[in-house]
Amino acid sequence: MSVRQQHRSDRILKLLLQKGSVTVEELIGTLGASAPSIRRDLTRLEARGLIRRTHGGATLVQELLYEPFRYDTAFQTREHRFVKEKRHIGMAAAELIEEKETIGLTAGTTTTWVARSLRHRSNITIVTNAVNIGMELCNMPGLQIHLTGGYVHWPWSFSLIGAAAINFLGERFLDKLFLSVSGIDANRGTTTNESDEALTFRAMVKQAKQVIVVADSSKLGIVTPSLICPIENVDVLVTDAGASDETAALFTQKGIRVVRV
Amino acid sequence: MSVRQQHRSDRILKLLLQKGSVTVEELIGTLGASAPSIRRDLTRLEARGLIRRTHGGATLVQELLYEPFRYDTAFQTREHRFVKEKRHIGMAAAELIEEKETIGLTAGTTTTWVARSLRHRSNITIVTNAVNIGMELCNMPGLQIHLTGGYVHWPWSFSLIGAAAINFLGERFLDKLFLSVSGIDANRGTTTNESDEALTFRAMVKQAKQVIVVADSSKLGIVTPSLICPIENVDVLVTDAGASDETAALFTQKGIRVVRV
DNA sequence: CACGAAATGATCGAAGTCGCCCAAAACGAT
DNA sequence: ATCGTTTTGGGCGACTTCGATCATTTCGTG
Repeated sequence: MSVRQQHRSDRILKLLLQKGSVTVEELIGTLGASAPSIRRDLTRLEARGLIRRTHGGATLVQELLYEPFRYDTAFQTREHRFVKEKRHIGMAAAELIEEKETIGLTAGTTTTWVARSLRHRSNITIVTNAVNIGMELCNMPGLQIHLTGGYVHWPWSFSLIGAAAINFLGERFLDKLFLSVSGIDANRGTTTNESDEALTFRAMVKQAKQVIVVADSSKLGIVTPSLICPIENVDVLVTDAGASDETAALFTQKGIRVVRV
Repeated sequence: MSVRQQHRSDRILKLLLQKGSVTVEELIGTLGASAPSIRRDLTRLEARGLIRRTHGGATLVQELLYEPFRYDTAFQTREHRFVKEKRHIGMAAAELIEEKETIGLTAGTTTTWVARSLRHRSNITIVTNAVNIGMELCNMPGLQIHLTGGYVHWPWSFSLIGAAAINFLGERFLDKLFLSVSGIDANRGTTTNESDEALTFRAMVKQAKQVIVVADSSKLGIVTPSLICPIENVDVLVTDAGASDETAALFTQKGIRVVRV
């Protein structure tokens, strides 16, 4: 009868985001639903990993407090494959970063995990061409976020590319660049699928003192259409334990420090 | 029944933007179509990512995700009181836009609603310095999204500002600019709170053939610290019905077309 | 340690909603 | 005007949601 057909679960989440914790009674009063219904919602939300239940109520999962928003639900999430690996890679990569550094993050799912691992850090300047990374980090007090500008490369990613992005990068220098790739091959170098994106990434490579490729093991030995940079430009490769010793050796022989997590 | 050839889906979207959420029954009554047809439209719209279905109705795609984080209570209640107005203003403003135009959107809550009213449009180029707008629109197939670049102005907005933003705008021309302000006064012009943001906004104003200020009625007659542009630069003011005739007249006398919704 | 109050989870019936099938209507093109 | 395609609407079966009840568990208290 009421206009409030907005998913009750969403309203619960919203209240939770505001208050931090709620009681079932509170929810019954606020949402005008019966106790069993509320409990059902709570159960579902807990199953989705968004809240933690308590006796008589629920609290927000700590992690969610820091996450500006989760677009996995709103926007269609692209790949659930290798999430665990990407997260580990992101954490390991983030540990390479020190205070007062200026680091670059290209657009990409793995670099997004690097970004997430930086939320609690401080005194770090971040330059990125990824809209989503800018969005996720822009409320973090210890970080200075710079976006490159450019146009959004639909529909593949949140990548800002084009002349404007490259212009921007011309006046900006990076201590470390974290590079997301579609493929990295010991002979052919790093590659992506789209040539304009490759150009933008290449511009970031040019400005960086150190280039760190973050790529799950499925990307190793892969070559895709557009060259980002030759293998000689790469200093470090962070990948997951799925990479075999032989594969790793191929890169080590080229003078690349390989980190497997 | 429906003599109007405006596609039903568009009318549904319009209703949704007006009310925030609708029920199937409501739509049946308003549009004079049968339940199955409505459901079909709803399904299609959801597939396009424009709405979210609920049992018995539909809601806008959730803005819930990053709004609630500004839980400064004073700020939030203030924002919430004008949400409906902002939605209406956003819709009215979006109707001023035609195909093939290049439009600018400054960062701001009201311009964010303009952006949301554009999600289903096509052949429109959008230039914005708002990270959240870029994020919300970057998956929409009919829109070309350009971000200005710059650094994020923490913590109050998603505004990209600074020299890079201004540089970017120097080579970019806009048919129409939608300007979000903290205050607009018939004598003092348009103002915001932060001087660097004002500079960036001013750069957008300079590049625009037509400047359209979107501001709920609480902003009228308000002057805040930093000047964006003098009142002579403003061509249209879109505001809500809360603006009195006398207030509106002040702006009309300056040659501004005032739209009240 | 035990008791009582409260919360929880499970089940069930009722009400409403959804999706699908198919027939009818509208539209466009030849 | 006729055909084929697309859109529409009614009906039916299946499903989801919701609220009430009841047995069980949990927590606070004496």
